[in-house]
Amino acid sequence: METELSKAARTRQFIVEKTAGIFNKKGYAGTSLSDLTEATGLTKGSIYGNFKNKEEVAVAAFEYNTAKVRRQTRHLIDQASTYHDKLMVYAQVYHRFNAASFPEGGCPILNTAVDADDTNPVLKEKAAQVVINWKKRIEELIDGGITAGEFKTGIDVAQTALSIIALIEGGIMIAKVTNTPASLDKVLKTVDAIITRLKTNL
Amino acid sequence: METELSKAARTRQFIVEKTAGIFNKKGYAGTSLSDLTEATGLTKGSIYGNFKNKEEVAVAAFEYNTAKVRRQTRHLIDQASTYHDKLMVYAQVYHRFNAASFPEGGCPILNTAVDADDTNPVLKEKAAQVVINWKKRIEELIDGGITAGEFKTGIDVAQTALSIIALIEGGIMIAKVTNTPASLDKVLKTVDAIITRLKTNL
DNA sequence: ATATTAAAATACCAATTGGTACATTTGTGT
DNA sequence: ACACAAATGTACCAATTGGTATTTTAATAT
Repeated sequence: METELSKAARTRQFIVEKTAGIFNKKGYAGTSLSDLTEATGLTKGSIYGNFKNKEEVAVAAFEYNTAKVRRQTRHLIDQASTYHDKLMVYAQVYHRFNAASFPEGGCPILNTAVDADDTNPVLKEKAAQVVINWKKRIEELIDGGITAGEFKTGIDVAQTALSIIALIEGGIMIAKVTNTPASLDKVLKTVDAIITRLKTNL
Repeated sequence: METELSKAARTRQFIVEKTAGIFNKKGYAGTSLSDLTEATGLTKGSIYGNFKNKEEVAVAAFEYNTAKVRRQTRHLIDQASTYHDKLMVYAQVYHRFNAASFPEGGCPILNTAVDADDTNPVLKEKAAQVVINWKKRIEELIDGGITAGEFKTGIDVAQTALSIIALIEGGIMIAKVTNTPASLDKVLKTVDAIITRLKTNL
């Protein structure tokens, strides 16, 4: 029989929820199965009944973490009226990356990209896809702003999109490692300046 | 007797040279003692005769990796005549971060900061200090440019320094995870634009 | 050449790793 | 209430983990 969510699916969800923060903080190699059993109160048998192996849990955890950020972002972008404000949502979302709505351990894209790029092809590819999609969404917003007449023409759209992402991710890295949230604020002011400059001819 | 470099010091150096790339690629938790013995051809006994524990090797490896980048950077900055060119050295050094002169596994600051910030306070602090010093050096160059009349006044020096670092590190992350070196090139063009804009009043 | 010291290898340790076969419990449709 | 399937727990596995005490080897000063 098909209920709202099968027991198995609910346990899967439960495991992911409880361990997503651990993978995000400790990385793939740094997270052990005992971390997972400890966090969930379940046994290895139960976890391996719902997931093929540790990697599959890590992938699900990454998807859970990124979905969390994406959900908020999408909602705020829909609410914003100008393309300037829509683009600035990214700065705002990551600005409060210590909030409860943000994944424990910081930006999952940054963490997973750096953690996996030389060690785990599956996770690397997942992180790469999220970056590529993020870039695409920014480019669409810039193009939208150009079409709407809000932004000037002749913008290097790809360069702008990549630079916004780089500033946000680099800023998070700096702020976290030096324990200075203000550093991220300063970097996000540059994001604002870049977006604002899309309007003028300076 | 005191020779050029004691046997112990040479072995220490040898171990660090052979393992620096491994720590940079796999991270602290992901690098095992057998990785170290395999890479050096030495035994655990020998490694633990020269280092207190795994952490001490990792710290030495991080310092080795960052010194490598710092050496080149300093040299190129000394050669550059204008402050614009001096600042652009950072973009150039990290531009060719696939070169033999660059640490295996990418930027050690980014890797160690993200790897250690939730797991290893000693490595985290080391990475933080490198970021703080880097920021300081950029700020000094901007201040120098202002004093020399090359740059305008009224610049938010800290914001500019942090943004340059964030762009470079974020750009490296994007380029590596998506396998597109061109992405870093585009981001570095924004670094160039930021530095160039320090001169004009636009 | 020899005594002494420094360095490296050997052989071991308990604990933990990721993973699995199988038994047991829990949920569910009839 | 009962049968069946799904989910979870138990008990185990070989391999590896970081680390150390002790022996062996290599270097060095006299």
